[in-house]
Amino acid sequence: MRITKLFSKTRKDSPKDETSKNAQLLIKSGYIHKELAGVYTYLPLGLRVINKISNIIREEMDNAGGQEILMTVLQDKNIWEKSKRWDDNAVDDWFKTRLKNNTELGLGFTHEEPLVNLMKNHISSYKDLPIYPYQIQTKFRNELRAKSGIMRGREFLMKDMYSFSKNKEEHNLFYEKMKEVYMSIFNQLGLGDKTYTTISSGGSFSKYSYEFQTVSDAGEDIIYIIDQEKKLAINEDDFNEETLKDFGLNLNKETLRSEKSIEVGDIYSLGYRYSKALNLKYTNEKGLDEFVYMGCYGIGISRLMGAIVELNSDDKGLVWPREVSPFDIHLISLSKTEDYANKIYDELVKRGFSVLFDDRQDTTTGVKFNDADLIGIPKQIIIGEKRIKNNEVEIKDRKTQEIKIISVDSLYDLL
RNA sequence: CGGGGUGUCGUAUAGUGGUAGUACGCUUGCUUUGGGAGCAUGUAGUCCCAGUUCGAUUCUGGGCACCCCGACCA
Repeated sequence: MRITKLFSKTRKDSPKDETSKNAQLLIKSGYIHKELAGVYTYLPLGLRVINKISNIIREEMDNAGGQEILMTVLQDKNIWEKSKRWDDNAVDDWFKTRLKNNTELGLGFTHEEPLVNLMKNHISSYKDLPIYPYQIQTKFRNELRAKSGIMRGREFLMKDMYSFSKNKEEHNLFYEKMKEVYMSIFNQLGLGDKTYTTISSGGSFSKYSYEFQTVSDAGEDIIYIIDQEKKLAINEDDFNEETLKDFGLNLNKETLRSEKSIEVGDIYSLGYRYSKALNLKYTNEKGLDEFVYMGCYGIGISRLMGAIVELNSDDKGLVWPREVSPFDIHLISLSKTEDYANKIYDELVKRGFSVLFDDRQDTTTGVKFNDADLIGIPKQIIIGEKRIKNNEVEIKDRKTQEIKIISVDSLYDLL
């Protein structure tokens, strides 16, 4: 992608109506646009990051046996009435709308009920189980107050997987496996060191659930870190004698500490709550009907992007981990190097690298360097007049600002 | 949802009951080009509706939007 063709622009000033670091930096550098409070558009650079994160999650879900689907945003009131969740007293942050004929509809804030209803068409025998459908989709939640930039929006991108198992034992095996799958995802996203598997209440479904909490001052939750090695924590709300006893945990008062954190994912055992409400049954080996045992597994993709920004930036701008960077390389052509830079750009693209190419010839060096640091792609290749005459280029590491001078020939091998 | 605050070119801001200014951006031209370069040139704005007034961007009322604190956050 050539910067002269990229429609998004960087700014010198941060927007006055954002206080969160993630929104300030992402708007300043042209990754997102604020449409309304808590509602953001993803511009070309931002969408590339979203897609990188989505693909890492998608691969892990597929490896764990997931099958990707895409459900509807518009939802049928009748299905939700069966589980008693349509009532505003049950769910108060739901956007609802109407058909022309006045029929009420919901805008998807989660998808247990419609999916269970759908699965009645596909689950009838024990041979059909277990199954793990998931989707990556925009969710809508009518938050009373949007805040924290893209980390708490009224409209956000989420991966939600649902497990359908024959019984609790089969469910538990998968549930335990998902804890590891989730940590693997956060490791790949560069958040592994700061992310804790966190014991939390299970809502109305089970006594406990697990959240995945990434330590950051930008977070809205507080966790107590129980075991640094095992990356285990307990949510402040559930930090008590009973929880410790239930999990057989002994407190080490010397290492115990509390931290602010961002909830980047959660997994719940739903049990029979929805299969009973909507009558989702299968026939077992003995020919008898049984209810399906369920779980659900969420990750906020847009929130993850915000969390990654909160943890990876400096006074010059964004510093993307390689795995989620919108491009592999930021190629900068300084003055009078257009021909050389064009050749190198073509060669890099031919070799399969994704490259953001600053091909502006009417822009001063300082602007290009500052924009590159602001945009935050991990590797910068700088083509300068003096160096290129010696057949050399510079490779700069965005994070360390360290510059290496190498020959053009060795460039492709080094990368 | 309770409390507080703010709305001025694309962005960040100043100011005023009587011609709305600055910086950045953008246009055009020239000079520049290794850390947001210089000179010149042009461009563009008072959130919406109503009221008071000879005259409202300014005052009053209503609306809408945005921000902050709290509550809420299957």
